Amino acid sequence: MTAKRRARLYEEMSMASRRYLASYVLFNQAIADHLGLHPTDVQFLSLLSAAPAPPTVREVAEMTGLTTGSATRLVDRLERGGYVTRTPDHEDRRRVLVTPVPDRLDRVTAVWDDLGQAWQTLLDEHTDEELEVITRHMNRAHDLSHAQMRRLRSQPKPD
Amino acid sequence: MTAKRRARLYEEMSMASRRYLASYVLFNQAIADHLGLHPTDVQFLSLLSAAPAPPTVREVAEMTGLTTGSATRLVDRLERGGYVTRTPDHEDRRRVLVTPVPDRLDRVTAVWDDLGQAWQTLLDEHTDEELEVITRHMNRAHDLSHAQMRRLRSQPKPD
DNA sequence: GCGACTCGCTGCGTCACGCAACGAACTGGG
DNA sequence: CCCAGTTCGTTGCGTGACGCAGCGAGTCGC
Repeated sequence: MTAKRRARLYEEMSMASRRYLASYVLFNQAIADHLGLHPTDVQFLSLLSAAPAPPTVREVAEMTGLTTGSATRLVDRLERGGYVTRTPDHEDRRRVLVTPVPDRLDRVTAVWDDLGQAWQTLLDEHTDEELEVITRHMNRAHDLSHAQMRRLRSQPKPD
Repeated sequence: MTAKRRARLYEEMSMASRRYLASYVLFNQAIADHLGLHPTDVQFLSLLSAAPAPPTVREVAEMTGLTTGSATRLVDRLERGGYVTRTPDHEDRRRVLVTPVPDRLDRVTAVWDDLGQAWQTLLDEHTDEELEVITRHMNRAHDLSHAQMRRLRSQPKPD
């Protein structure tokens, strides 16, 4: 009986996560439309605002799953829009660091935070322990999906 | 002090969810590459496999955030690939129902489930209560983001 | 100082997408 | 019964994000 309950929990969670992830994709698109950007751009800006240091163009490519060529184009768009600037790396003059422009970036996170305020009330409903549970789960899922991606890439394609 | 701890939990969760969502986007791309499909296609197939009934083309558009024109093209691709079939709706002969092809769809969910096995071990580490907490959070976040999207669309663009 | 490598950039072709207009099918009022 | 008005999915068209391959510039090792 407890196994049956367990199975139901798995099923519910599977459905919940699909809807959750789908709503994120749609939400990301909505923000992009709102700011006149592309979903990829918003996705990257979200990551950039959380990055510990300005990434190189190559790292931008890895973060977004694009090729370096497309990453160059991505940075072109964002630079033209004033969201980032290109800074030469003095350590290695081949490299170009992508530096966020705080003012401009705030306009993006403002949309995020406008939602964030409603988010806050959602988070307030959780206890500390619950937050830790959710955070831990997301971190593990993140690690796992990276491991799986490496596996997937090393496998032959079914076509 | 407890407020400080609370703030740290928020911050950690914010970071975790960004990474989590980013890894989902990358993972979705990896699956798409692996199957020779597009991220949008995989995204939609995931939703289709969880849908209670075959959606119309219009509903496909709403699920994915595309226009009806692009949804037609999406269905074209998937039909050509043998993932879905078009079924006329006898209630309203203008409508076209998009019906999944179970065999073909299994090949997609197989990749999901191959990951799912590793996922299973991740889920096994959680207690029933923890699973409920996570599921509830995802459901609320889903509802919230839909509400926010409606608000965002009704707002004027900052340009 | 010379080859091998890595960095980011750039033509080029492909194709997903939004837009707008279209025919077909449904709906309602006269 | 019929004739606007609406809604359905489809389709031509233009735009632009993307992958690919090749490039000069900079770095590293023998």
